[in-house]
Amino acid sequence: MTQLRSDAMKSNRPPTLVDVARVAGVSRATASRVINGVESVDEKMRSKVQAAVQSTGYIPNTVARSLVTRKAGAIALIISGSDGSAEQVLGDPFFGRVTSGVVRSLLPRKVHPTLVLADSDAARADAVSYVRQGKADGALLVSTHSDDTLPGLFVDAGIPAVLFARPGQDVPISYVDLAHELGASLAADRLVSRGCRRVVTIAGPSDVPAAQGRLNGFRQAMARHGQAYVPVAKGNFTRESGELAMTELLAAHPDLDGVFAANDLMAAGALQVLHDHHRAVPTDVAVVGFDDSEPAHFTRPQLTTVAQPVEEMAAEMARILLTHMEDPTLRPTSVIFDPHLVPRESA
Amino acid sequence: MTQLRSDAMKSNRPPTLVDVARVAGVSRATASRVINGVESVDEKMRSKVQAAVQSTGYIPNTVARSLVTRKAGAIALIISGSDGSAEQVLGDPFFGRVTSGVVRSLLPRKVHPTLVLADSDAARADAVSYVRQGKADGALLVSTHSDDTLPGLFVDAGIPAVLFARPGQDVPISYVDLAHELGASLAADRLVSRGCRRVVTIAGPSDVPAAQGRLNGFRQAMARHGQAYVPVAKGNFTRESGELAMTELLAAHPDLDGVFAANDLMAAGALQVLHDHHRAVPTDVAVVGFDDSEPAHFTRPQLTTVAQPVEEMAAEMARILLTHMEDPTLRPTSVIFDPHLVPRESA
DNA sequence: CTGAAAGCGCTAACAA
DNA sequence: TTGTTAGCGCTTTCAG
Repeated sequence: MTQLRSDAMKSNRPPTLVDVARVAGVSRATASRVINGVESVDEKMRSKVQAAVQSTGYIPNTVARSLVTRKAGAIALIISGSDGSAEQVLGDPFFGRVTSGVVRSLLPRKVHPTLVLADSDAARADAVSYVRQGKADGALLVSTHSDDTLPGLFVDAGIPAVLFARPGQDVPISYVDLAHELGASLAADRLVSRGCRRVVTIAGPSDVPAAQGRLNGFRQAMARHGQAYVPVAKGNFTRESGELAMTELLAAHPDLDGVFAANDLMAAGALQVLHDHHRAVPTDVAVVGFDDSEPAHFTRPQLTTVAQPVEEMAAEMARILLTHMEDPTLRPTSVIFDPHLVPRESA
Repeated sequence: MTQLRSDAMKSNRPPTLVDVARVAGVSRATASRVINGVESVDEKMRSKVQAAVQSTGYIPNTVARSLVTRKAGAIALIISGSDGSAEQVLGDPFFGRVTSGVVRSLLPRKVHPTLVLADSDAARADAVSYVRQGKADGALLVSTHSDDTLPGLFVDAGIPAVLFARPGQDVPISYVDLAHELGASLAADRLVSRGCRRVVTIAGPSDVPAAQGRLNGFRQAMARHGQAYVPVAKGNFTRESGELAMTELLAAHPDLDGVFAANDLMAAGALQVLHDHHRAVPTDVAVVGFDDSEPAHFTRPQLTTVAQPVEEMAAEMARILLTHMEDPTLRPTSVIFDPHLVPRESA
């Protein structure tokens, strides 16, 4: 290497703190203080340093900073799920909304989320070690299935983490979630107020807490309305499973006049089957979905559904993580959001 | 999985290379060599070090490593667009597919993309400085509008970057893209082979290169088929604009029998309007969309459309970036992918 | 093939 | 308030 003693032009290497200090005629420490906004610096030196920063085009090397502060100034956004499911999750607009909320909430702090997939045991181990390596100070966890081991791994490792949705297992960890029961009761109220008397429901997988909550909430609300028994068919949140479930329910209960599906995709499938069976929606049968996702806009008739404030939930999740990163002694918290009904055509 | 910490009484701090070296009875240098897979290490020392890594539970501190190697081992996935548009982009499943492809392609190398939004001038500056700080070795750029300044900024800064879609401005930068003209000609062929003789098209914004390509390609293909003139209405890729455009075209050309829309959303809008005007699809009017996005599945009739291999394109984009990061002297390359027709019901 | 030593760029005691 | 002095944990010449 050539010697870069002369400060006339050292264009090759990006300027470092020593360059700034030398140009400003102060010590590295003082330069550092100014750059980090430490109050107790003389105003004259401060402006000299700031000028030097300008003239040198100095950009702090966050890697070096991280090494000593032991803070990465970064967080991981982890998508967890069963083997190979991450692709599916990413393709779901729902995840995009989560990301959007997270990013928006992080923006003012200038921290950016790093996407880590954890849809296999190897990937899960990788995710944990990713954080352990010091590449992130905390983790945001979006997982699909309830027997996910990741929350436990993070708790054990003492890494700040917040979940989107209540953990399936009993783990002391912070999370945001939706009042699924309340959402389901909104759907029930709607159906009943339309005059539906023989209502059925298409539930999600019973190992998914959200699906559980929606089913329970719906049953309880219908019971309050006087319908003690609600026939259930189980789906797995796909459109096809919704079609299957609807077909089944129609066969067993030909006189049904209302359907609550635990998500929009299944509701869309139900709509299709009802159409094929020449049941007019909403006059013969009313249908309510859940999530207010894309498909809800594209069904005919358009789907009445229960919406969750995904972006706000995600933003809150990020906010919680930030506070827990600042003060790791904080106890786990949870914030539950209220859903609301989006009345469209199907009910 | 339950790995107890070794008896050696080092504090609660995670083990470092010196710990490994001490346990293995070698120097830090040798330990480092083994950990980094340097060949020229005696087999005996190698295994001693490996054993020490096991027993200490050592995890390399990538931050320290980065400081000396000057490589972050990370890349940024930058979403650029007009002010505030990033939210929209993230909500689009299309972006999820891009992410999915990127992540999948990066997985074997254990690098994870960091999401950076650049939907304002401030955010764009932030994005550049993010990379300059050394937090990422390169950037993947997904931008919506063609007059994006970000590609230029990266080129000027000498930062390896690859775009999804050809740059709107003339910038020497690598990119992946779709053969939009070819895709449009696929649509034209389909329409013509169905017997359509009076074909119209709903184009996208003329400042978007992809929209340009689709329009040009469609015109040329129709010309080859003998229809010299193709009436055009311009939309902005939204469903509403598709409805507007279709209404307009229907008024001006009541006898039209085929429509090519530059994306699915506009095609869905067109379908709606045709339905309202009691034109049967595909018997009276055939409709072809573009993108094979979610909505294409939910229209009735289901939309015949042109699909692009988004995940593969994204994966290739990541691959290109990786090679350019390894060898920064490489010239910009581009890879153009072929679309294919997805025949469904509407044409 | 191995080890000693010199930093990478920065912050944080501790003095002055 | 400022400067001096140590490192953070790791890689990498350079001798041996």
